[in-house]
Amino acid sequence: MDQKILKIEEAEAWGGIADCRQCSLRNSVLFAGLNEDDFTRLHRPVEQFVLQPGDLLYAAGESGSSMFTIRSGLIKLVQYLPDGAQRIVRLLRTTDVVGLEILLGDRYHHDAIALQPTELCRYPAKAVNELSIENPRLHHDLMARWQKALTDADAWVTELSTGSAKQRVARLLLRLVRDEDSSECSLFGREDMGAMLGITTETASRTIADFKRKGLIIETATNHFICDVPNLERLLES
Amino acid sequence: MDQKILKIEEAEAWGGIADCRQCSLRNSVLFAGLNEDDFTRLHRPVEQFVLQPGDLLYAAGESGSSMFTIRSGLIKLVQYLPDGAQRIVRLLRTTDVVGLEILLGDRYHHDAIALQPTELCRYPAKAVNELSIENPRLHHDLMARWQKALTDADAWVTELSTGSAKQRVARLLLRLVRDEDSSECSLFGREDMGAMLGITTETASRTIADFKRKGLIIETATNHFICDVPNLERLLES
DNA sequence: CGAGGCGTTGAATGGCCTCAACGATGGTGG
DNA sequence: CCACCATCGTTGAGGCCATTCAACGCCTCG
Repeated sequence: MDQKILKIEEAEAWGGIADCRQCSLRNSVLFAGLNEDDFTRLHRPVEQFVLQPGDLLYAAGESGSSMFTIRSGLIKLVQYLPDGAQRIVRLLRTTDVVGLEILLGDRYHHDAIALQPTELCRYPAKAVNELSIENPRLHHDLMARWQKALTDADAWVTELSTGSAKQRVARLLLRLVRDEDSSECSLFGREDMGAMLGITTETASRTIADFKRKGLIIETATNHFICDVPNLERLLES
Repeated sequence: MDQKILKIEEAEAWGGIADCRQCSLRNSVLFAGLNEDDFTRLHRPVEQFVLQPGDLLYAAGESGSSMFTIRSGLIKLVQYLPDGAQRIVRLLRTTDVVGLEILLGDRYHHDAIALQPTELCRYPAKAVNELSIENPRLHHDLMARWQKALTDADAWVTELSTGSAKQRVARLLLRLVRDEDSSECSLFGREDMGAMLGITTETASRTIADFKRKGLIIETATNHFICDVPNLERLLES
């Protein structure tokens, strides 16, 4: 229940200074709309580093000045209730921006924790703010990021917080294979699954075990599954 | 279960053309950052109108070019699952913007339905888009609106979709009185409550009835309650 | 007055949670 | 190298809580 989360040492995760102009993700990333001039105005360099599963990127309530873009991997955003209950409210993956709220001068709203080995770029929110005022493309892209986060959040409510445990697990699996666009997907620890779906770890475990027995999913490696998409969808019609 | 929702006739809801410069909400509204010049560039006039409870402002999937600001009242955003299940994902009230997604050229993402008599202003997204590029204040305000919606959506997951039915109802009540900042609040039909909390109408009804018997809430008029805030909060600690 | 919508309540079922035990796995230190 | 321990997934038993299906009273409205 209580996870030992270690705040990463900057030093050990350090991966160097990024050259955004050469970035392989250049076209899908927030900085897609920047030109040569703009980059020179990112006074502080963009840093690149790696998180291991379980590593904490930042904690809820922390003040900070950095935003992040995910190059690869997977990050969970966790929120806590006063009574200690926790809930995962979103998953972020390649090309997603982490920490948008910093743009508005807020503190971080969630715990951001890596679920897989994750490569990130860090850059100062202040620079994004300034650039966005003059660069219409960046301005537009920012709004699009926010809207995407909002759409994800809404889907989280309707798909992953509604219906029976079986349905929620099925929807989670279908969601994951859709992102991968193949019928394979990699899953999480059962505790994380529970925190995503609003069910207990035991129920998550039982449901997955049940799906395995029924052949709805086939485990090819630890927490790596092939999904029987049509039959999972059939589960949702009833 | 199936509600008969009538799309309002523009004509009967018509309330006139708004003069934003004279607006009593001027300082809290999206257009707070506009100046005289800007207003002249809102080529199409801002229209003002009223919805009655149950009226549909727009439907999910509709294409449109208008955004709305709520002058008074209450709007629910409803999303549907393929199997027909519905879930209310957000509530919008005074000064909130409805239909932000239109700014990005999307179709409307939800059904937007009035829960109370609601006064609205309608304006074209295109104009907002153009103005936001040149007006930094509007630019900033837009981001702030999106962030607020996102924060609300996250809270919806952690507060209203987590824990027992009793806890969810208690959190909903506390949320409502916080918005009113007095210990009074007005509630909704039991079916809407269920759709907000991911529980059945019967459970919603039973829980409210139970709270009434225990004196945690006192009904002053139909669906209007005074809440015993401290004891409701105590419910959440366990 | 009758019809329909809505809130309430009852009884029974079933699904999820709680508490508990056990096996498998992987890392650590003797 | 292996015994040991911690962590994680799984499974079982029992109980509670939410759902389901049903009935009934109240109210508004035609």
